[in-house]
Amino acid sequence: MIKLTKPDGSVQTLTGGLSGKEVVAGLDGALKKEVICLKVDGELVDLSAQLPEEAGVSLVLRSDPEALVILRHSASHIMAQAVKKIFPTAKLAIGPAIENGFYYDFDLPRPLTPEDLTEIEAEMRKIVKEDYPFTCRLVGKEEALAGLSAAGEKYKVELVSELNDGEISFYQQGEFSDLCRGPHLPSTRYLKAFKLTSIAGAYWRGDSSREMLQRIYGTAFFSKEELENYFKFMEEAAKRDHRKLGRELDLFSADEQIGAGLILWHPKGGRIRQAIEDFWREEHRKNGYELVYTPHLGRRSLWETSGHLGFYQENMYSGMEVEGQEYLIKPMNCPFHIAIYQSRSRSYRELPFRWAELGTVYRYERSGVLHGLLRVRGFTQDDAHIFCRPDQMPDEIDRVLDFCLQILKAFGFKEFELYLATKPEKSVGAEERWAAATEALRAAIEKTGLPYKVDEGGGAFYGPKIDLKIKDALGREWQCSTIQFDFNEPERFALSYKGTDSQDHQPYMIHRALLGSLERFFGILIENYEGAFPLWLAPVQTLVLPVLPDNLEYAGDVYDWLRASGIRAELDSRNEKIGYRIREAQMQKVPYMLVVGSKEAESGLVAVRTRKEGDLGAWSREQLLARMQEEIAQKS
RNA sequence: GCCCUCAUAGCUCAGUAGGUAGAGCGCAUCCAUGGUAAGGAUGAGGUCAUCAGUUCGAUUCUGAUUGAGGGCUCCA
Repeated sequence: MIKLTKPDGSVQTLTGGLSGKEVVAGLDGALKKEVICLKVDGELVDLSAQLPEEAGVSLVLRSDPEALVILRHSASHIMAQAVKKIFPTAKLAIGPAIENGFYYDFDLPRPLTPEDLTEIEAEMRKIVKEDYPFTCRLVGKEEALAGLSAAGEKYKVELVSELNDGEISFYQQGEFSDLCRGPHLPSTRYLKAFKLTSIAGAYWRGDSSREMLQRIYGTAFFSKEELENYFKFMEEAAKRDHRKLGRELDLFSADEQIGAGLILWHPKGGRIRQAIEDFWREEHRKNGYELVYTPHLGRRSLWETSGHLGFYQENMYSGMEVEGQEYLIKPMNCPFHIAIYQSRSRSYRELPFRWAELGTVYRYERSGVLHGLLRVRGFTQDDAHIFCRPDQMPDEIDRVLDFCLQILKAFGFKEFELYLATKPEKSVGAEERWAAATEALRAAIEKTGLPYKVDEGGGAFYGPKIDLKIKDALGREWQCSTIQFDFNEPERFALSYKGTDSQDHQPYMIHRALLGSLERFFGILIENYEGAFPLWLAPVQTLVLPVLPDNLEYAGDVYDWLRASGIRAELDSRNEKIGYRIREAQMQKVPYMLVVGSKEAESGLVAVRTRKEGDLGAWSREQLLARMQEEIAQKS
């Protein structure tokens, strides 16, 4: 007996032994067309499959998220078929569905060009039109290997030889057959809306010591409309690109002469950074942190003791020699904070220490990974280290996680995703410490009530951690914050405090960064706000615009008064028409524009125009200031 | 680091089938005195990323370097 659960919740009982197609044939017309495949006892199955005698079956419709994955997976097969037709000697690697589409990796006789993509797309359209059914064929392992070897498909041979199943499934559409777990669309005709998007290099199995293959990326949807929406989303993201906005709004730049991945903060970017830093310092003071300052380099022996020369050397810049001693630029701040700890003996009465620093570090990042502000070689971490006793540890974790969320919320981020990374195979530190620390992290996460995932074995070798991701205005996720235990450095530096028993004890050490790096966080903010910063961050909070040069004196008055009131104001006294200057201010995303002409000079008022609402008419200065101060305080 | 693509004025880009370059915006000067998203005229700006090679001649062809973009690997 087969129990078929329909989308409306009704259950139909069918005799066993039917094929998927026969099940679908019994449905009414409109629904029939919507079915992509079946779910049999929770497993996705093609319509072509034979169902067992006893099973619970449900339909996977076009509108289901699983259907989109299947569509894209099938699209990658159709693309592979097209590529094989154009390049008969192409060797196939892998071709999965991914978050926003699909890709397939090929070993090809020559590099692909964008024109090739057009040709491949045309070939794909032919295949779609032919309406080939996808059929599944089970083959013994030996036979599969023999067939693939004969075809010269060396990557597929490698994949099959690692499979344990006796029977290997192949999917065929038209003349094309590919090793695949499935499931697939009923036929190629279902692929209506697709586009190949880019060509890239990719290592076979992601291993940089192995062959470099050519990857073709594409995306597919069930409707043309959804495909268009996807490209609109991509355009929207491109408009927010922080590199483009950074230049247009004169926020930052990088200079070839200075070097890749080294950022110049322009005055306007500097104002935003100051606003962020001022807020950050104030909050840290309120939350029981002390601010410390440490040097940018330290002797080789420091990095030997800390262990960085062992496990982090490939990210560190080579040293410089000073009077026979080698010095290295810091990639992290922790050894310096530890040195402060060790500057005198410590008692249990003093703990916890919460020491924070906006510490600028330099890390060697391979040239290929650099990206605007998001991946750089020199950056300032909003770093802090907490040293505490075991009995204080759970409470400290609670505090730091709450603090972290509070800070991120101030920047308008509302959605968070947490990841708890646990002990990896290779690790240092006592078992009980790992257990207690991991438990404290888990408990702290659960108290927040936020969704979280456990990344088993994903912790650093020296301790478990929480990584926190934020979602931006476009729904994209970014990782900024991290809260990490360190069982390595306290051991290596032999950190201790005197306990009540007058014995030495090892403190817990916790690294944490909330914004991550100021550069990266700035990049994320630019994209999140599309350069239209809220008033508290806006580099120019208000721009005073005299209508005519005659109004300059009164405009200067207003401008001086704003500055004296603590507002970041500027005066645009250029001899341009008012419309022109308003247009420019609007494009520079200035939140408040104050138009002052003869009328305002006489009345002592200001004509207020906001970036969002346009012309608000004449306001008194006090009224305006009150509104702005309120907006600044609200960080809205 | 690896694969692919790219580098022309401050920005966005055209162009030269090898004979040293152009537009729009921006900038400067002048005219215009203009009330909520572009007033007009004139002008200045380029060793065509850098260094080699081929050539009578290279911005154009070739190679290397640097930087940038999209990926892979890695990460704040």
